[in-house]
Amino acid sequence: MATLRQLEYFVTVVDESSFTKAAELLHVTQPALSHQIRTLERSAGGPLLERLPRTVRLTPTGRAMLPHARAALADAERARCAARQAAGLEVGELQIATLYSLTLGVLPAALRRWRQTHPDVGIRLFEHRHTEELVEAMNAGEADVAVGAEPTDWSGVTRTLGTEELVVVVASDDPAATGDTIKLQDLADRAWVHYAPGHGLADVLDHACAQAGFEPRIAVRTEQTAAAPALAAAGLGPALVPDNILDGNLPRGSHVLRLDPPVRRTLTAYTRGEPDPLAAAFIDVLVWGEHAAGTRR
Amino acid sequence: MATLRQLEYFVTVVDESSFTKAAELLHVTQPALSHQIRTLERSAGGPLLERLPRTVRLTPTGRAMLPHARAALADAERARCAARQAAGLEVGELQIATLYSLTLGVLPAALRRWRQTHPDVGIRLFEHRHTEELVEAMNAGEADVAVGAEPTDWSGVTRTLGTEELVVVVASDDPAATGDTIKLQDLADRAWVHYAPGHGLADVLDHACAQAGFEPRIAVRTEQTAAAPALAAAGLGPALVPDNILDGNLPRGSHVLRLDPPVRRTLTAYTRGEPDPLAAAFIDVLVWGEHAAGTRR
DNA sequence: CCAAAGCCATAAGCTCAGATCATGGCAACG
DNA sequence: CGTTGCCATGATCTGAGCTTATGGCTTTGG
Repeated sequence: MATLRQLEYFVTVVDESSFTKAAELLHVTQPALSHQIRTLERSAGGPLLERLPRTVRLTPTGRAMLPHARAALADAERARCAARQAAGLEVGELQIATLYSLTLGVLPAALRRWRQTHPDVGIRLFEHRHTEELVEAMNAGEADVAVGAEPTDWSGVTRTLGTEELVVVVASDDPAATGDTIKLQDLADRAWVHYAPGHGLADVLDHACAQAGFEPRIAVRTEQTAAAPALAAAGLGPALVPDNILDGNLPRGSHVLRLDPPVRRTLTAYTRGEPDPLAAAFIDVLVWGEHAAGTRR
Repeated sequence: MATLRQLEYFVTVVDESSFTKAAELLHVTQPALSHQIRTLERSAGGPLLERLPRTVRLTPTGRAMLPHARAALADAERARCAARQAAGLEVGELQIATLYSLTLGVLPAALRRWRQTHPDVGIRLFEHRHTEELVEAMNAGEADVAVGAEPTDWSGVTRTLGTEELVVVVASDDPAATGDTIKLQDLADRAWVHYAPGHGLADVLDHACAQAGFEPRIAVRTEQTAAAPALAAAGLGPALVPDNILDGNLPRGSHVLRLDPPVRRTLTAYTRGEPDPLAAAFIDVLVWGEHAAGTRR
């Protein structure tokens, strides 16, 4: 009999079209994954996947198996959720406190994944402009778990999720819109699309420019993270934004430049005490999501 | 994540209302089963089963989980079958050659189980009166697998399934219908419900009586195995029948006596060459069924 | 054309999950 | 009250599933 683990491995390889990527997502090494798929193939009576250079594709045998494999995984998860709900362990809502920019950045992907595994758990989002505000709210008992930049002097439990990278968006016809990378000091005399005082990314931009030896002149300030790339595309000046809020949705008429050296922000999930089961599960999803995001760059 | 094994264990305990019986069916020891159910319960967040003296019952948590557990198991099996069919390994029909008495005895249970795991595989039965005939038919290429008494000088592959025990059926008002066991020689002067010459069980009865030191007088001969218990119940005399053809369906007005010492017939599955995957799978089911039948005595 | 990178498979070794055997505790039964 | 039935727990063993190391093949880029 196939194991759920094997079925999960198979489905993930199919979804990623790659053993290596699936192994990373699943937090096992590629040989372990390879071995399990092989075992599954022996049980199935033939190859499920055709190994091509740089990708894999489903065989007819694999195609026949895939929907049932997905169904088995879903039913097993439903079995667990149904039992836990009956046991009173599934609460109706997970409360998350976070920064505005993360609502646009890392959270959507994580929440998408969360919904797949916990379809019956509601989400309540508390959004804050910057880290101090977020920390205050958490200390005041606002949410189950916070997601943001690493707080200083946090007395509770923290878990590092990874880093997000900041990139520069400029208009397509901007003189700087050549090549893929740029040095921040090359934009020292530019007027920037900046963020409103107190906005979390304002500090990040100011700090990065200070490190590069200049103070940014201000073309415009916005309170909305999502507005920054659009304003940059409109030609008001360069904007520094987390690359994960772009995620393929580049404003028309804009150009993205990576910074050399890179500017990064470390992301952390933190709770006041030991996270309850739901919060812990969500943190795991966040860790997974961050890892997956990393492999796509 | 729960494993399919745990889900299977859980479902089987529910179906049998007993850890001990489920463990026997699943060919594991009771402590192993107990441990797996415990692990599943921890994942589910609470007890799935209420352990009562002499039985178990579902908790609300267990009741919530059960249908999804069944679904997951079914999906996993469908995944496997779909793949094997796509791989050309699922043929439309399994051909089984056997003895008449086994069609009434061990085969129904085995076929019931087979249908659960291979719902799409047809069964074709070839029934024979005794072993020589069965062997000839198999040598002539009749079926994929034969089930019967151990053949002599079989050049192919054999697999011992276990033994079936022969019991004596008498009428309720028969003088011998006292107690649960009897010695065969205590029935030496009785006229027996015998089987037609050439019937497989005729040899078994003759041989057993010869071992006990007498030749059975004949009250009546029947060509139908299933008729023997009924004739015995009618008072024509004792009949020697495999206990598994009774299987709880005792003819009205009859009494069953176990023999001391027991008379048994060894059952074997055999194929001409290495069994193909379907035949091998069926043999596994037979092995499983024999074990389960043994525990019900 | 060659070196490097990407990607999967295989082998050896390690660890822990899942099994067995032994035993104990509790309830029911005769 | 002793026996039987039944599940839980503990100690021990084994094999499944993992990691690390390595190899083979293809593709890519200089």
